[in-house]
Amino acid sequence: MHHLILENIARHISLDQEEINCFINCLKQKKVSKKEFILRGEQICKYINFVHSGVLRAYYLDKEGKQSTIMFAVTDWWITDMFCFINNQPAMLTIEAVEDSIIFQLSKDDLDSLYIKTPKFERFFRIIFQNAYIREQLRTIQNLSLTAEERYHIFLNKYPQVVKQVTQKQIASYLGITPEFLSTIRGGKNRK
Amino acid sequence: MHHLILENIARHISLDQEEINCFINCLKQKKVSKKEFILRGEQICKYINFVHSGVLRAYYLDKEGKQSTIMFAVTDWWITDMFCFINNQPAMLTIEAVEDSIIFQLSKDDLDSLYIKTPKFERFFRIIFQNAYIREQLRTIQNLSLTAEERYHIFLNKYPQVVKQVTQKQIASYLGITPEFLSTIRGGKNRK
DNA sequence: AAGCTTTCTTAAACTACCTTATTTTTTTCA
DNA sequence: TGAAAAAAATAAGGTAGTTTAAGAAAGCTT
Repeated sequence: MHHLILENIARHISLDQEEINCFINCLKQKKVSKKEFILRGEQICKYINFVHSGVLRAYYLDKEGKQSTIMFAVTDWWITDMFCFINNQPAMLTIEAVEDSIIFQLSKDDLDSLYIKTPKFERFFRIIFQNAYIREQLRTIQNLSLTAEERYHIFLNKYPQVVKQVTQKQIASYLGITPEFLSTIRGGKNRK
Repeated sequence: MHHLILENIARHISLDQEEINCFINCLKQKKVSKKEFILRGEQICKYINFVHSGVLRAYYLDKEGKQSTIMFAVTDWWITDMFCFINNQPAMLTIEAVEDSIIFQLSKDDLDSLYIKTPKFERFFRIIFQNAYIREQLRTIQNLSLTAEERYHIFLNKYPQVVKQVTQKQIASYLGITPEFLSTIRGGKNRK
């Protein structure tokens, strides 16, 4: 059951059996049904979540009710409201299952102990954050310099499996455009 | 001379004297004049840079010659083309001094050795990347959900010292709008 | 201080993208 | 399976932000 998350970790650091056991003891497995929330409203964000199967989506909800999708997380991804997780603050983001999913949750307290007891996890999350930062920075470049249509095609190429699992409305909110406009972008091109 | 960078590091980890010496030996001090480039074109990005004094700016330059400013770095900030630094690839970003500046450069090789010799640096950069990721993600939310005018005012509040040191054109390219439109935003409001 | 270059301002015409509304298609779940 | 709900398509009219252009102001260089 833990093979996916252990492989994910083994991609960057090597743990011995005791470290593996200690790590696994920190994990809470959770089943989430489609449309169920694992974080919402002003809740404190207690966990960082690894997606074992399914798809989750994190989005910001503004006062007018408009959603801006921050990220989709499919199998093998980590997802949380990072700011609120790190600072133990009420969440800014909502995290919702797009499909029935199985996740492993790691609490802030357990992660802090892990950093002390097994400093290799500092390295692991250093690499995870480094990659997350690079991805997010690339997204900023694209948001600043490309049109919606260009961003859409990049999204299609970069996350082909996500495209199959989420609605057009959700993709639009990731691209920062309305579903109507995404529809015209798509309609204009490859009609089948 | 190294007090600023050492304080920057001491904010997250404690080093003993030997570790400090070892770290300082890795640093290359460099003076950069206004408008001088520390990274451009297809150059390999060899260094991560700490700004001791002055201001640097990193931007993406597209085929049409349009600049998109990724970040400004003032005193006490770290700046590099992270993707290319990590992967030893030709740079996507240009980094230019906005004012005469003094920086400390740490090479990829030295950083990799530091991670091994003094694993506390894994923790240090884990925290640096974590914060960078959170900042960049917040910027994405704002790019997706706010108007240019709202983003401009947030920028003013968040980086008041940067505002004084860079041109309006550079701020516009950070916000993802034209200098002309920034001018009308500013003109509309607080005329003095 | 003069001249050159770059930045800033203003304004009019233009475009990418939004809003609102209606219809069609797909999904949900009793 | 069939009714209700949600998502997608289409279209008309509107707005935030762009483009182009030209003049005014500020920053560099000699």
